[in-house]
Amino acid sequence: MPRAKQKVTSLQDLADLAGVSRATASRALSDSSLISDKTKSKIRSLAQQHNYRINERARDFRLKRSRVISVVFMLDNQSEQHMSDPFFLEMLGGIADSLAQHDYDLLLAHAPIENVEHLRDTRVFRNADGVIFIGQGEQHERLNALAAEGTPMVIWGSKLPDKKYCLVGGENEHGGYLATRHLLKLGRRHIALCGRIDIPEVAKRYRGYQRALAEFGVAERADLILDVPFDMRRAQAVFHDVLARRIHFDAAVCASDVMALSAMATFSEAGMRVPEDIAVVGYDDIALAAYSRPTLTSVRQNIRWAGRVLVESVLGLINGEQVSDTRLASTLIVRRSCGAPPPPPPATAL
Amino acid sequence: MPRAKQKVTSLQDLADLAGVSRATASRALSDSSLISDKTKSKIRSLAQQHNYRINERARDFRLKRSRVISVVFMLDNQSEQHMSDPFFLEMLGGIADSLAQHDYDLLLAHAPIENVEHLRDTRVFRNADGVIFIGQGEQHERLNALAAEGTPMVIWGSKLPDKKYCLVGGENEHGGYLATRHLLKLGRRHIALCGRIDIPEVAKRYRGYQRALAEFGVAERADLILDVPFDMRRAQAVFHDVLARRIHFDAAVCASDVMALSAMATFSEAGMRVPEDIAVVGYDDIALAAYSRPTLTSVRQNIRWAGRVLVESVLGLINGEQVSDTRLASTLIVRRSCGAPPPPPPATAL
DNA sequence: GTTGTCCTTTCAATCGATTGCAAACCGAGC
DNA sequence: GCTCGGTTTGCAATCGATTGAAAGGACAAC
Repeated sequence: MPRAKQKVTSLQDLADLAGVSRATASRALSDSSLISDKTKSKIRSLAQQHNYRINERARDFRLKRSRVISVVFMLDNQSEQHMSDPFFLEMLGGIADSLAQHDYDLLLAHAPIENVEHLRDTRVFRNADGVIFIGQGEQHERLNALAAEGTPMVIWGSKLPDKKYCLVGGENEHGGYLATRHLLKLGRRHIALCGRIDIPEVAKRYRGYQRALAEFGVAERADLILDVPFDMRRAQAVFHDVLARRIHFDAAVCASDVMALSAMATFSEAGMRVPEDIAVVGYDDIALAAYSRPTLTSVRQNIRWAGRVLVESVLGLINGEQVSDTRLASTLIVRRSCGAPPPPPPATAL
Repeated sequence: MPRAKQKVTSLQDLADLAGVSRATASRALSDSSLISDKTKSKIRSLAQQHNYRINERARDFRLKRSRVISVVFMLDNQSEQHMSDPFFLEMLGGIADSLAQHDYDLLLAHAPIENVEHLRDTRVFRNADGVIFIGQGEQHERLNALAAEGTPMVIWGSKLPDKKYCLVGGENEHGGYLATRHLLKLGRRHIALCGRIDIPEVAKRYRGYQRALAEFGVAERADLILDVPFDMRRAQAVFHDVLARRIHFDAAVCASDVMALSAMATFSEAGMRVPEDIAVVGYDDIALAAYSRPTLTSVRQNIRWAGRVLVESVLGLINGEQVSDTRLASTLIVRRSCGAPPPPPPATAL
């Protein structure tokens, strides 16, 4: 029968109760081999009875760690909707779950895409044991500089020359290839690539796009490489502009599902039929993609799993392990409506 | 010219450098009135020169605070996609920005909708100065119990009798009313209400729905109150089932935009025309709503602002202030397509 | 009885800050 | 020169843990 409980808040209280010293209590709870089993179990059961929980912040302070991982989302600089893409949430969810499993906290931050280096002197870096970046933006060099300072750091992005940081990413080249080949197989020959190719991940997809075109013997058209930002509002402006300039194309590979949805909306509003006149393929396969009309064909990245890998990588770095880059598979999810009526018969050139 | 910099990491180092004691250095940096201006400026400039930054965790530890706020998302218990609704991200973004402004960290957690009380002994409560809950789920009583323990706590939800916690919420009754009235004005008379009315917020909207029906002299039909979960996949299952049971209705008020989109997808897949056969109104006005085909009419809540209010409320509680509940305005955002062709002429009964 | 060994427990320093109280300093007035 | 007031600064305890080194205790061997 548990005795009348009074507040047992510190290790000292617990030690007093057990008639031992603070040191012994500490060691008993951390299962040190220096302590006899008898003492251990006595102290443990007392702790249980009095509902004692260690003060983690005090322990972390003593051990000079924080058990906090910062998660930084790289944002397009002018976007007003800071992070409206479900992709982010999915990723964040995966990261949060995984961190929680390892008893780590999460410090959420977002950096303007132009300059991450100022983060060095903010709580994002100073208060955290490690940092996860979602996206490289156009800051490869700056990220290198940050990584050189020694804080464990993992980045979701695409491999670049001279990379000094640990990287986790999708098969972007392959993803771009799959998306483009899908459209080519449907007979499309005038395929736009939508995205900002200054962003490394998109650049890789562009390479896949080129490879697919080459395989099918289709010449690349410079006017079909559209510089579309991730921000929905501004993306739509670009699509409007493209339509206004009467550029002719019959398909589009988009850098995200949100971008694809906004393309579809703009096109159909302008009186074009999707996918008959313009077929669209997205990227990420967010949950909503399946519920759009027409449903969206998309390149799936397992985002939740990516979150887990990111966490495991950064924790590995914290523990001083050698952590190598990870590349996660991308697969094409084809939904019927996009593929329904191919205008010309598929000209197999493969 | 700054002298050769050696590591100045602790207050002690800085004090040594200035030839004063740790105490004086601490007071100088915190602008205590006990310290002379001369000493203050000397110490400050030294700190600057040597790039000294206070160790916030040590300070927080000393001051017995954590500068962490936990954010708990209440989730539908069986949903596999943990948090796929953009609404969450929007809200989270608002909260994160606002917390950052106040120099607080954010601990992200999600609770199974069935039992939040176990959080009491987790880091969610023990490591944080305050907690923000997004949604009440069906746990009014348990939240009351938690609030009674004294941790500052704010909840996004709807006012309930015997509420003991601080609350921020939207005008749910009004929102439900607006959505329903909109459809009634378009001449619809068989309007389904989609959502789980055991959830307090949805219950309030249901009341608004009833009020609107009454105003138009339309009798409520029990078979049109559909128990639809927020989870997209399961929502779709319910919609399929409803169609299979051949329940007749010509409009639907949904508890979220995601739910509305999934309804639209299901209906149009089943061969019904949206909005001609079934008009749909959503809730939240997420960014994607504007880009769906047909575009979605929705009840807007200013979610980012809500995030800010939540943060300010919980910080107020932490500072011992008297914080009252807040109710944020809801407005109806009408997008053309839903309102285009009303089957019967609007029978004005108002 | 003394000594040595091994196992268990305690002592005390430490992490980096804050803060009540005591001490030092300084100029002025007597 | 001494004391008094007021302003500045320093001492030392404190927050709640961890941990290396030293001390204590039990037991066996000599």
